[in-house]
Amino acid sequence: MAETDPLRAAMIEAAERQLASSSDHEIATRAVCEAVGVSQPVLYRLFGDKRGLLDAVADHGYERYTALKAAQEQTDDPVADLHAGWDGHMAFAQANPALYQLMFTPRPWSHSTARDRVMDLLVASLTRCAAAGALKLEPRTAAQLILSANIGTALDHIARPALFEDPTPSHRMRDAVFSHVLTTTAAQNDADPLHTAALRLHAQLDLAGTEALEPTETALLQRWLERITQPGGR
Amino acid sequence: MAETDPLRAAMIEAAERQLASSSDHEIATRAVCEAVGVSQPVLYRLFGDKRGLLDAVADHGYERYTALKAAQEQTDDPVADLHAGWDGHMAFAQANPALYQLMFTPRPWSHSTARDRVMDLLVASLTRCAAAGALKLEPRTAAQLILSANIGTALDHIARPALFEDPTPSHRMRDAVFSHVLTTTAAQNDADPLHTAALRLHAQLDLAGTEALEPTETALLQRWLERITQPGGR
DNA sequence: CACAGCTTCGTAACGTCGCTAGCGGCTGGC
DNA sequence: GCCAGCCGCTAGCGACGTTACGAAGCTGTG
Repeated sequence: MAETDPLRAAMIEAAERQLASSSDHEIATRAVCEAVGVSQPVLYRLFGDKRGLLDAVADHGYERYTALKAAQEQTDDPVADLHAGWDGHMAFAQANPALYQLMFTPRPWSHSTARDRVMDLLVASLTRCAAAGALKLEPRTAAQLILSANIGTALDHIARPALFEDPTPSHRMRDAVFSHVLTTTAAQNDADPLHTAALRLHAQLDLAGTEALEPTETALLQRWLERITQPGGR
Repeated sequence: MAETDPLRAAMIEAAERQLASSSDHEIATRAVCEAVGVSQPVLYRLFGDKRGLLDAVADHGYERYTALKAAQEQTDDPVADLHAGWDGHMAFAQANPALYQLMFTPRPWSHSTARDRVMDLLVASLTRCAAAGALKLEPRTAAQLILSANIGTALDHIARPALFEDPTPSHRMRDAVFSHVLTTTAAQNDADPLHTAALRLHAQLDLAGTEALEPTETALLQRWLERITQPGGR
């Protein structure tokens, strides 16, 4: 599934460049083909459609996204990593506004998986927090919350780029969502110890697994733990 | 400024209909003109541009937005009104997804004021909360926070409409942001009484004004109050 | 009534866009 | 050497946004 078609990669990069330097956040298939020195039918042979090209550009944007994040993350403090992740997300939006909108703004009939993969990244980061006992919600629901808030503020900042100069509004939103998702590190007001213990065990199993149980047993155990952590929902 | 050009209104409504029933969230100037029985140059004489037409559609969407909100808001409990406002915003996004994206998604070179006007509506609603002493932040910064979060979750829900069926994630985000913006109604942990008092007075002056001071004096007082409520932010 | 000036609309066209049918050349196996 | 299959190009189609230009209607003055 990891095709390394140099022509395909060249077209994606050309499309990305033209997208970044276009005033209306649009690209022309003709211009992309001219940039790499081929003609239009090859584009439709490779991507099938203009939407296919845009989807490929969005998916390629995920690589750029992970590259920006790999440069900073994964310390021994998962909560600090989470904070850095929020700021990195905002920095990515500031650096590539057009690509960001392509990745995170809803497009009809889009088959891009960029957003889902970013979501998975966030879930992994949150699972580490849960393993440290710092998460109040399940990683997936927490990730949904954080990602929506992050995208909302990033789009607002893209619409008015002056906002990027002052990190205060972004950090305010970050603190608002995080304080609703994370356990207050200072005062450990553990209202429901069973709940938090189940979350913690679930995350530990996700991360490391166990050899003490059969895989099917582990799967069943995870489902039981989810049932313990779920009742708050609805 | 309130021109009532019936032709202009008809074209806006036709464009809105075609936008709502188009699979790719796009409209064609030719189709809009045919729908109202005129030819294309009239469109360019009335709106100057396709973007001008889209801006007009977005601004008209604000009317529809206020119409939906006027049906519920303005009780004697401003905090309850705020909660209803969030849910109404989500309902509007669910009812008109394409129009919603046109209004709230950043478009280059857009002169639409829809988002700003919605922001003003929210500021007004928040000022009422501040007058009741229920707000921890200044109305404008709180509105920025709430609106960004609201738009972020709404866009997420538009991308995956199944989310609309369960209000839990929306309410979770709502509670997260509101609890960071509103004073906890039950336990009035007033950490900075001066701060809250200044906010309260500022809001009261915004709402009712005063005849005890000259307008210039009132303006200066408001700026002093803002300086009192500001120091927390950078 | 007549006529000039202005507004207002339609006709027709231009350039560009996304997309595709059909043909020519290259490569690899026999 | 020859044939099959892949690959890219040429040329073109229909639709799009946009505009130059001429016809038609209204207004106000003589």
